[in-house]
Amino acid sequence: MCMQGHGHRPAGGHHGGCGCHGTHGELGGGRYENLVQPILLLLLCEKSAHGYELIEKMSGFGLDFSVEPTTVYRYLRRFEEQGFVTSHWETQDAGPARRLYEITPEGKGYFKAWMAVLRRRKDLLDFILARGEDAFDLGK
Amino acid sequence: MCMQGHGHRPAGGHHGGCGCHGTHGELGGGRYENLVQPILLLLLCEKSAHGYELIEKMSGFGLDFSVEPTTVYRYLRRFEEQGFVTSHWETQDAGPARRLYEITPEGKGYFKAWMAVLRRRKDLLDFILARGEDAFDLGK
DNA sequence: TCCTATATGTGCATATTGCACTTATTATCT
DNA sequence: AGATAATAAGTGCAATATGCACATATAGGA
Repeated sequence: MCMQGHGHRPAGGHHGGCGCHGTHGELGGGRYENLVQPILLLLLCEKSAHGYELIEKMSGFGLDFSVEPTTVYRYLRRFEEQGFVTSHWETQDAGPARRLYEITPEGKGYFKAWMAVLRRRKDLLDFILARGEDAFDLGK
Repeated sequence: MCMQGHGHRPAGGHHGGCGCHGTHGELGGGRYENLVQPILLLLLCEKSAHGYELIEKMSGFGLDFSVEPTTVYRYLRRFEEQGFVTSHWETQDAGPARRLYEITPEGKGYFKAWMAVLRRRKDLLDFILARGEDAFDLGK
């Protein structure tokens, strides 16, 4: 199940979070719960792109958190290290040089694995929400 | 929207994650994406309990990740600092003393706010999953 | 006595992320 | 010409979160 060959924990799956205390605000604020990763992979599955373009697409994605450019560029470089994308510099006629990222077959496989995780995550959310609504219907 | 009065970022919402590299494995492994928090609040809305009991209940929750006791105890103490729960020691006839946690009205409000976040998060997951399935149906 | 289950914690290393700042090219406005 | 903004990609650091090893304490059973 681990795509990188360095697993140690029994079952891995979800992750986390903030806790809304300390220096950043909002409920569950400040962290992406790793959704930036699958979103980037999805966009790259749909079409090769450079970082700035991906940031713009994500901004219009209906996310209720802002996407830090830093985070996007960092994930892209990491994906390349891991073999999930390849990149090469594009010297355009206009504007600064940019790095075009293309997804690899491994990257597509990685995204598929991510989808399985997201499906489980969604089921868990459904379960918590249903049970939470029950708790408020009955008691109080 | 921020329940604690120390907000700073414009919109907060989701959070994150692992990246599956470094010392822990599995896809999206090792992080709870903060779901431990709403689950604990849910369980405490349903019934007052002590930490060990909550850990056991979470283990049978259908989670595909293991819950670190440390994390649970830490969140409970934090919740108390934030006024979302109250606690008092229970000296039982048998076994070591334990701390019984009870949710406060503020805690219930906090859980309701969490539910709203989880609903948005779920919608986002639906959107990503649908688009991801499209990407694989059409291309390849 | 030693082991196990119950019950709650501390401390540290590592991972993630927000944020401020840097570098560079080109287009537009005054 | 000079200033400013948009495009494009980063670096570095501090704050935060979490896994993991370990510590502590009570009580029951082999």
